[in-house]
Amino acid sequence: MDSQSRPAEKPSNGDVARIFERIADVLEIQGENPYKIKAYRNAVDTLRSLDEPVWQVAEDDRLDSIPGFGDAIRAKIGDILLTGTTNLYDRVKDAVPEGVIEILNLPGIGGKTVKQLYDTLNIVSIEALEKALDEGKIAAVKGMGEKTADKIRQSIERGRRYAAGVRLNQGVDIAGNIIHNLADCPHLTQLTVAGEVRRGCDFIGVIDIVGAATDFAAALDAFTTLNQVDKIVERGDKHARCVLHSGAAVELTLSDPADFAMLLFLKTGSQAHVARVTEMAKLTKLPSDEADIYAAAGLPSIPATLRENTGEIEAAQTGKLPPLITIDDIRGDVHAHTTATDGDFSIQEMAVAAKALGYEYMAITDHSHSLAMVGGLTPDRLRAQMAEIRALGDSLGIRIFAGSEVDIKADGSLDFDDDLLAELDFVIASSHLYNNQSRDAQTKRMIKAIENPHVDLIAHPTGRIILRRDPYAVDIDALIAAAARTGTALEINAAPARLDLKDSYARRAAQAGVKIMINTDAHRIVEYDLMHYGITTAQRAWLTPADVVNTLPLAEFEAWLKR
DNA sequence: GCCGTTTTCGGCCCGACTGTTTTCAGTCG
Repeated sequence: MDSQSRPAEKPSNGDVARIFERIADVLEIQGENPYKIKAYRNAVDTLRSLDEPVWQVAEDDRLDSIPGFGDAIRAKIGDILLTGTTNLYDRVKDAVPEGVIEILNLPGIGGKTVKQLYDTLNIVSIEALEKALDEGKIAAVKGMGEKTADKIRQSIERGRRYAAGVRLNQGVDIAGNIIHNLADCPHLTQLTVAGEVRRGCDFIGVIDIVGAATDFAAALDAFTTLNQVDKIVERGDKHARCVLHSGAAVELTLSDPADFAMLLFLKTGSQAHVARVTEMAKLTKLPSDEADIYAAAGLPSIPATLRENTGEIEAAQTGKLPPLITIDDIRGDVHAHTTATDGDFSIQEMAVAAKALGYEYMAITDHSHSLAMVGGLTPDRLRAQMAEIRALGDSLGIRIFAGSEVDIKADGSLDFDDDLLAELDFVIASSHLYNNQSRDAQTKRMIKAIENPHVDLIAHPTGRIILRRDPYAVDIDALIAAAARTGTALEINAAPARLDLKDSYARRAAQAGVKIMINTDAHRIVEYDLMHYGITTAQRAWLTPADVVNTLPLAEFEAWLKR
């Protein structure tokens, strides 16, 4: 954004967040006060999770009501809303080459390392870093060695693997944004999302959008000249693929209005699904919607989330498509945090918001004391919180379960003793620490937690953070077998960065008779809305309401807890 | 940079792990 000009439209929360993120990155490389950096990163998180436009908050003079926005950050937000930039950003944005920021964003490499590489070897890009690695220069830097060099090499490899895509929520947002920006294009009569985003994949390689157009060239021009487009990778008569400034790849494919249903079908399912259905379909006329195509193949319509050729065609042929779970089946979200640990809202606020969503019950499940960085609850603090929840009773019109997200210790024992666990209504066990054990050790450790009779649910069982961290080494089938044996539920964590269990694992778990819970792990009220990502993953896992414990009415859910 | 029943300065961000050290720095959750 040009620093001199007034922004044409109001900067979005994401625009403001990006500026603060860059400020934080540069300050980190410059070795600034870590608390200052943290303050900017906090502001980034706050902006991205705000459920209304920051310009609206500013216009209403309510910025000072947002925790973490002090004098300095409020003033900078004001500058950015007015001019599109702020002095500090202008000063720092060119202080460090772009490639250095890219290195900082590689998992496993922090500000200190980046600065040292920049200062001592003038490494300003990932390519330069790789060259220095190959020449043995990195291992020779003071304070580094062969193992550090290896770690950096792995980081680059992982970063490259992760760079080629976006998370589902990002795919949904980007597609929505592009469709919105092309809504006024007179050459397009229809426009909708297809491909991996429509199928609800956890990881999106290419964001596919399909359109019906009256003038292909003009419609593609409108697409390729959008503000967010960085470069055009490919352009044909009826399609164009672009890379956006954000790095995401987007492809727009067009057809005549009459062929749109076929295009949508072709661009939605996996290649194998589309190929098989196409071969089966005996079309005698142009399909007016996708149902016509499936009907011509002698099949009922197959939901987009199932179109992977993993048995859905056979199921459709034999009338055995599962009655997939929908968001309306969910009766409670039983994984939520409060200000007692790393959440942003009180017990009451979280409960009232859950009630407003129509839930019959919810659970407060703050972290346990081993997770020191978030101020995990000590036994005394947990008992105090439990008393607070019990005192609330049914006064808020929603059943609040007193729970805990207990950390699993290195040896598989839990962070609270059995007496305390027995006092709780609901116990989640999850692993945030000690995750780099061998596959065997990690599997044994997780199974030990599953076997604890107080544990109702294992949250985010593989620990992956999509595009950031691989799942830890664990024998998932052994965990599934243990959960089936003990009656312990496994979670589909709906946070789009997790979606853990992933679809294929959740499907195997359900087939083995394991009960699933779908939870948002909300740290803020707005995060309750992430439930639909968990539902999409559950659909991809072929789950029905009967597979998912938190579809049960309150009384039955309580009975399940006492199983 | 934020925050305040410790209120305009001085805490805040703790503990484990790793790799390079031989007493500690960097990174992460």
